[in-house]
Amino acid sequence: MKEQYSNILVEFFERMSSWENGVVADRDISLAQMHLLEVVGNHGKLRMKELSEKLGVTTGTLTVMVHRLVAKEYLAKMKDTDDKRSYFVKLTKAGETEYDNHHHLHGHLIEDIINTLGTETAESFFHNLNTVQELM
Amino acid sequence: MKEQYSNILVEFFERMSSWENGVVADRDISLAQMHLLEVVGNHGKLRMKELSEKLGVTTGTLTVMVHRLVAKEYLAKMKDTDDKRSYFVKLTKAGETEYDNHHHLHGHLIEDIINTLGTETAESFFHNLNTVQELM
DNA sequence: CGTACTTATCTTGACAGTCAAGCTATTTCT
DNA sequence: AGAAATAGCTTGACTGTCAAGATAAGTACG
Repeated sequence: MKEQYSNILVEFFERMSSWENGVVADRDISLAQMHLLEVVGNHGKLRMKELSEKLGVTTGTLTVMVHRLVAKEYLAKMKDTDDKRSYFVKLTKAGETEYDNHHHLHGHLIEDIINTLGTETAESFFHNLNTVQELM
Repeated sequence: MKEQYSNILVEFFERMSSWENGVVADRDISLAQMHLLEVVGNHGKLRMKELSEKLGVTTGTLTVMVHRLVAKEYLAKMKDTDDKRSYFVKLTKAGETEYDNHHHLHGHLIEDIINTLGTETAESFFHNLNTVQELM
């Protein structure tokens, strides 16, 4: 039984992984890049350092990723006038479009889940999901 | 609320991602490699083609990954005597040790979840997790 | 049987993501 | 002012990934 739960968990993770990869593959963008856009979209505007911490990557990694997204015109990078070592990153219009788009797909998925489980069950499911997340 | 569920789902995915990366980082192995070992461990012995399908990667990708794991002596690759184009891959003793080890960590996590949610709730949680997985 | 098609795998070339280590420019602390 | 800390960048190395093309072996069909 513990065995079975373990499999369900792993299977869930993989499905979600490929779901995310799938919805992103149609756009001209990778999952890691979409994730970056998501974090920036959720926070409005942030420094490279802050962003690297939220993404869990080094600033060196981030420098390159941001470059690519700036080249694709999904991101804008501006100097911070207060701290001259620092930069701010934010979404461009095109970046926001990508962000909204992805957001909608998540919304649809959530709707499907609610419709399938029912409002009550969905409520407790997400509650438990949140609890479990904190255990990891 | 749909918004909130969406965030929980994404947050869960990221936590699990970094949990998996974390438990694997101590070993001399990547997450993708551990995943490969897991699939081989679950199936005993399989052909390159079968494995590539289960992992969702091309055979070209797999060739390289398997090479590295053979070099690390976690995997063994043997010719199929029936179909001479084909190979079988299976875990070595060391590979099994890694597999078991990882398996135990999953087991502990599941125990934590059961202890935190309670048997009943855990039961329905995993049931729902499985249902949701099928929607993706 | 022999030719053509299919299948299993490998190789190569190109790129993204990743880190560690080391560098520069700035800021902060004493 | 000088030293230490911080933000970001660059480089070098490695993994994961694919597409395209090559090879070798199995299969189907006349």
